[in-house]
Formats: sequence, structure tokens, C-alpha cells
Amino acid sequence: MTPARSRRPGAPTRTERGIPEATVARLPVYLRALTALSDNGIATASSEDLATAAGVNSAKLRKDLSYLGSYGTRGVGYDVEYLRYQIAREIGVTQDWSVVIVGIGNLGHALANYSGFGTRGFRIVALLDADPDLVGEQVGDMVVRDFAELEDIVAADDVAIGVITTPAGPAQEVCDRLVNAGVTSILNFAPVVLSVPDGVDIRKVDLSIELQILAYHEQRKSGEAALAQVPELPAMNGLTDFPSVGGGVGA
Amino acid sequence: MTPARSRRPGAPTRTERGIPEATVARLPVYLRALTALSDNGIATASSEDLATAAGVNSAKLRKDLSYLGSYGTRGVGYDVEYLRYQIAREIGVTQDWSVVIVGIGNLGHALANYSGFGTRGFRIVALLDADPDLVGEQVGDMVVRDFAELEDIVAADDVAIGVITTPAGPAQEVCDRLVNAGVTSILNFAPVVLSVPDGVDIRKVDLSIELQILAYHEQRKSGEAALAQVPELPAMNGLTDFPSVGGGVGA
DNA sequence: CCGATTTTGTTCTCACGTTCACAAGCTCCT
DNA sequence: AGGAGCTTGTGAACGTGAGAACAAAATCGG
Repeated sequence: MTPARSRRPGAPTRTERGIPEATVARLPVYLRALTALSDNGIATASSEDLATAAGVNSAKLRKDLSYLGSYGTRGVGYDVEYLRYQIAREIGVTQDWSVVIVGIGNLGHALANYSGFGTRGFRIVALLDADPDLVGEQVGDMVVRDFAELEDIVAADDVAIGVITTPAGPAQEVCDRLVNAGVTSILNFAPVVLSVPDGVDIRKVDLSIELQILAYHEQRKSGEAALAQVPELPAMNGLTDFPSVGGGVGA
Repeated sequence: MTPARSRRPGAPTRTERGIPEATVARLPVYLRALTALSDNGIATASSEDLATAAGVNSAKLRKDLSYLGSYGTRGVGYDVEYLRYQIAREIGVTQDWSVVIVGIGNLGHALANYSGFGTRGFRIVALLDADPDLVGEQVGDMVVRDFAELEDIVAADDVAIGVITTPAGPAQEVCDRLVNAGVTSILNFAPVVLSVPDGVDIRKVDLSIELQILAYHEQRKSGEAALAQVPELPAMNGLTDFPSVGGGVGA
């Protein structure tokens, strides 16, 4: 196992005591794969089975799991329930996390309405928007509240995670307010680069970027000749930014 | 993903003639930063300025740009408009790409309604769902059509990109149909691992995974002691999967 | 009880990505 | 014209990630 407390040079950088970032990003995938197996009544699975279900190769999966501990049995495989719990515990979804969503436009609505959202691990405690026309509106089984209440809500419900679904404009200001109120993890859907102080984690989901990455590869597939025929600097066709999803009047 | 055709050993993996994957993923960010600068009337920017706007460090930005060519001027910086066009061309957003969205639930609605979506670079040509109750419904300025029409639409509009916003269940089947119809790039919002043949690019956006990654780091921040106190294998509290957004009855 | 078989956990090597540091090249001022 | 001052483009060093391969441990059959 090798706890790897004192960092040898050459060893992968671990967050605090362990687990490389790339591995952390895959653990939720494994968790989901294990759940699927469990739902199919499968009690034991080899690294090969699991890897197939998770869409990775088995060596990588074994290495990832080895950072958590030795939870498998040689010659046998992994106990699905047991491993599932260990991963859930490592990720931290054995406890509930309170979440606020700021910006109840199209996307905010979609997230709020999604019933599966409130199941295990994460609990939406408030939907917030600064638009008076939206405040008071019923969304699913919740009511949109005023963004001004943010600080009270964060303090009262011990909110650690904030989701920003406003347009780009107000996103940084919303972000600052969240951080000030005590939120230390942010999931940002607004198409801007947010700056946050050290100690605050931020992740970004950006539809337009994903599409553009696909477009790049798509262009590669369908003939490179076309590339050469494009003029050097044409009218630009009003090629302005391509903002991602994040509707509503926002905060 | 990543065709990586010939691949000399020692050289970074470039897609065909160049550009590492990590760089490709950042180009859209630079494009957006350039647009922001342009909107502010800034005609020239140094790598330092650009890097700040894009949220990366300047050495990385310069190296990324160097894969495209030498578009800067030493001692001066980059011409904003010129560089913007060069990046747009490299990504492939100087032309329009036709896109279909399959699964008009909560999230499909949100994407379809989003006005900015139809601006530059990507054009939604159809909203599809297999649910007869949804077919015919007006969403924004479009009407939901039957998933059965997929093949005709893809052929007629030369659709290369498909967006899957169905629940997990039908996602693989939808994916297969898309691929069979001729779609070669897929953006998947359903919480499953999709398998596609070589030559088809796929990217995944998964809200629940993002939240779980945040939860992991959050757990690290707020005392590790709590971790040790958790029992080894408690009641599991029905810790089932945590499916991500992807509403509606789907296809 | 022992050997054959299976599958994990880990080591080793190579590829990829990031950052530093600096030479090359451009502009501007004197 | 020539030097001072910037800023790009890139070579080299370092750190992280992926995959092959194998030794260690467990089960099973005889």
C-alpha cells in the first residue's frame, strides 16, 4: 500500500495524504459503475469487469483503487457493496452536502426541477435570484428566494457548495458574495473565468467550450483541404463570443 | 478519441499535424478572452494580458499559441482581431455546424431555449424526442420532432454533432442511432458511459461527477478527523447512484 | 496438503503536460 | 544609427499520468 506520507521525489503529488487529482475525477465514475452492478444483483466483480463498466482499462482502475487501500481479494475480485461504500466515504457522499443555486434562468430551472438532484449526497437548500419578478416563483417543491438572503441561508444551513447559473455579467459578483458568505466550493456554469481566493475550489462546466472542442476534431475529420482555402482575415462575420447556457435575469 | 495516427515516440501526441489535446481544450477559452478584450476596444494584448483574462499563466499561453503559428510580434504582443480569427479558424467555428438535440426534458428545454446557442458557430437544426406527448410542442422558435425522423434530418442538414440530453436508460440506444445516421461527434449529458466506434468523438458533461469532485475536496478542508470516525460499513443509507441532469421521457 | 489458476497490488518505464528561463526579434528613444 | 527595453517563441527540466508486466496472495481441485 505505502501510505506515502513523506513525499519521495518522483512520486505523484497527492492532495494532502494521497489520491492524485486524475484519480479523484474518476472515483465518481467507479461509484456509478458499482451502483449499476449492484442494481443488477452482482455481488463480486473483478477489476476487468469494473473497468469495462466504467470505460477505463483495468490497470488504471486497479492503480486508482490502490490509493484508497487494499479493498480487493486476490484471485477473487472486489466485493461490490463494500467497495462502493469505501469509495463513497472517500469522496464524501456518505454525508449530505447543502447546496445553493444562484440564477434561476433556463438552466437554473432545469437543475432545480431535476428530481434526482435531491436524492443522495447533495441537498438543495435554496434557489436564489436577484430579479424581483422571479422571487417567490414556485420551482418544483421550492420557492425562489431573494439573493439578498444568501448570507443568512449559508450561515443557517452550513452551505459549503454554491452553483452559479447566472449569465456571465453578474457571475463574478455572485461568486464574491458566495465566498464572502462562507461557501468554499463553487460549480460555475457561467461563461467567464472566475477568480477566487486560495482555499476555494472552483469547477467550470461550459457547453460552448465542449462544442468547440468537438468542432475542432470534426474539422480535422472532414478534409483538411478546406482549411487552406479559407481567406486570411475575412469579414469576421460578426464572430462574437459564443456564450454558454446560463439563462435568466440572474442576480 | 484522439486519432493519433502515426505518432513518433518522444513527440507529444498531436492530432494529425499538431496541437496537443490539452491545448485544444484551452483554445476556446482564449477565444472568449480575446472577444472580451475586443469588446472593450483593446486592439493589442501581451501574452501576460491574455493569460490573465483567460485564467492561465503566460508561459502556457505562449506555448499553446505557438502550436498555431507565430501570430504575435516580439516586443509588442498580439493583434487581438487577427489572433481571434486565427484561433476561430483553427477550432473550426468560422463555419457553421449543424446540431441536433435528443431528449427534450428539463435540460433539453434549457439548451433549446437558450438564445445565445443559435448565434455563431453552431446551429440547432432539430429538437428530437420519442415521447409522442412532447412531439409537436413549441420550444422557443422550434417544434419538437419525432426521434424517428433522425436519419432524414441528419442526411438533409449534414448534421455532424449530436447532443444527448435523455436519461441514462435510452442514451446508448440514442447514441447508436446517431452514429448510424452519420453523426461523428457527440456531447453526452446522460450519466452513463457510452461506447462508440473509432472515428466518433464523444465528450461528457456530468453534473453529479463535478459535485462529487467538489465534495471530495470539501471533505478534505473540514477536518480529516471525521473520516476516521465513520464506521466501516454502516447501513449504506440507500446510497444509490446519483444520476445527473437529463430530464424528460427521452427517446 | 500441494500445485494450478485466478486476480490483485505494485513497480518500472514511457508519454504527456507544465513551467522556467533565455535567446531572438521588434520598437522606441536618443 | 545604436542601444535600451520589452515581449515573443522555444529548448530544457521537472512533475504528473498511463500502461505493461509481474510478484504476491487467495481460491479450488485433486
